[in-house]
Amino acid sequence: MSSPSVQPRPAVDPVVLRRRMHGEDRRRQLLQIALESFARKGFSGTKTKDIAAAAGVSEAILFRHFATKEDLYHAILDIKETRAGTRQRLEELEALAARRDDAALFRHVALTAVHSFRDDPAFHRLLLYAGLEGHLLASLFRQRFGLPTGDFLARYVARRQKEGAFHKCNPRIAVTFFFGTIVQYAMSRHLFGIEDHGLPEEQVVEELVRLVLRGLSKRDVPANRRKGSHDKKA
Amino acid sequence: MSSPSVQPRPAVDPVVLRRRMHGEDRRRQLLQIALESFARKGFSGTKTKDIAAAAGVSEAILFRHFATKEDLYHAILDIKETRAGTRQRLEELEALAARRDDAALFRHVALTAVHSFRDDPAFHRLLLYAGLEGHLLASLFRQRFGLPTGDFLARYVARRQKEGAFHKCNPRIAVTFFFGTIVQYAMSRHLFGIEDHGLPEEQVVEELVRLVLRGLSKRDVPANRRKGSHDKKA
DNA sequence: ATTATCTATAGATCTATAGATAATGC
DNA sequence: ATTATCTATAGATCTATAGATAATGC
Repeated sequence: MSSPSVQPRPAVDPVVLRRRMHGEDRRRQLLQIALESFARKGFSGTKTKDIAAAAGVSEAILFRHFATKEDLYHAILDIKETRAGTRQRLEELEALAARRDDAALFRHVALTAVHSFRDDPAFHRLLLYAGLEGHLLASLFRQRFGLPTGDFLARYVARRQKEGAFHKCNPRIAVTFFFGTIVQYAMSRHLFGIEDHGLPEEQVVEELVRLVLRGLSKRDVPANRRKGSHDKKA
Repeated sequence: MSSPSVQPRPAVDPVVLRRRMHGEDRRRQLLQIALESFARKGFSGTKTKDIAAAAGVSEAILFRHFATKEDLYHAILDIKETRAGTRQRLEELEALAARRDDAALFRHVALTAVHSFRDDPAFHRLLLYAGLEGHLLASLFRQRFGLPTGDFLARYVARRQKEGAFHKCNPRIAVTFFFGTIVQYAMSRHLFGIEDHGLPEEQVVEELVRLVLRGLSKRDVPANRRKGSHDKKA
């Protein structure tokens, strides 16, 4: 009675009845939770206590897997860094480029970007925080993903200009023109939840791509070629 | 000797020789420093100690002016909130709209936005942090500044479509198309220091506006109307 | 036997306050 | 006389560690 520290079984939450996890599983879980928290509140807005609590373990466990809070962050970067399968993506683009299917090419790039935001908003929030906080993830991602795609598109635009299909203009600016509008739309919608149009995403992207191509192309872009199989001249 | 607290003059930094400030001045200074720090490191990344140190005063002074750290943030919002002189800006746009000078109108909006980022990057970083951290500043700014301009442009686009000058398309999407590319460019350049083009800002904006207008307009946009006096057919 | 886990706590840092002091304005 | 300022410190919170304990796999 007088010794409150002699409670041999400290009331292990009887409802959830937590089990031990294998080290690897726990590690993955902690990383996932940390990612979500960093994405929501930023690095310094996230407390190790919250991460541990969300995983249902003590902080000691967290620090057993990751010696410091910084390590958590780096581990997340490592995961995300290895993902971006750039090579394969560029090959798909090459195929569309070879056929000079401007609309399909730009639509493909645009949808890839927008879907990336839709499917993994946490990562893109993290990326934005990283950019603001000056962490390397941001520039790293840009180098691995943004630049290759940007370079590819700039070369394509230049080629189409030589072929007389596109108006003359700085190809780099053309890429900013295209990518800017797409990325900004994806950010507004998926990171900040802004719903200006009340239209399905694919439709907005389709329209944006059409507007972009009309800005770039010499000959007029068909007014409505949506939903491939329903082509008028099919 | 045995009483270490009897050091009557605690070595007041003899080089800088700080002076007392009037309450109002100190308050303004602290706000400015806090703004910059919040903009650089976010709210939770900023420590009251750093703010006080940057101002050259003790933390007690900081908390005398602002009871809590949150209060600092709110005070910043109050300042910035009252700034956006929307009404006057919209009247300038009305004038250009009345003359149906598409290029001048869009260029004006674009330059206003880009210059806002250029002249006050700290504020826009703060705004971005606010958006991520879910503070109200972000939605507030959008309501006060973004929405009115957006609505205005959407109405203008709709009008120009009726007049047969612009292609048919969802006017909201047209605004996203235009604003997206401009804002994204301004953000990359002024918040993240990305310099893709190596061109003067005004020139990039000019090109972007031309591309946007070619996307929207029915009749072809003049290839090069930069620097008015140097027109080819002049 | 191995190892995932806990409790307890150290030590640093952070926000905020109390009470004393000294510079300024009148 | 007023008030801007300081020192010192409380109390909370936060990162990280030490050492003990109990669940698992063999």
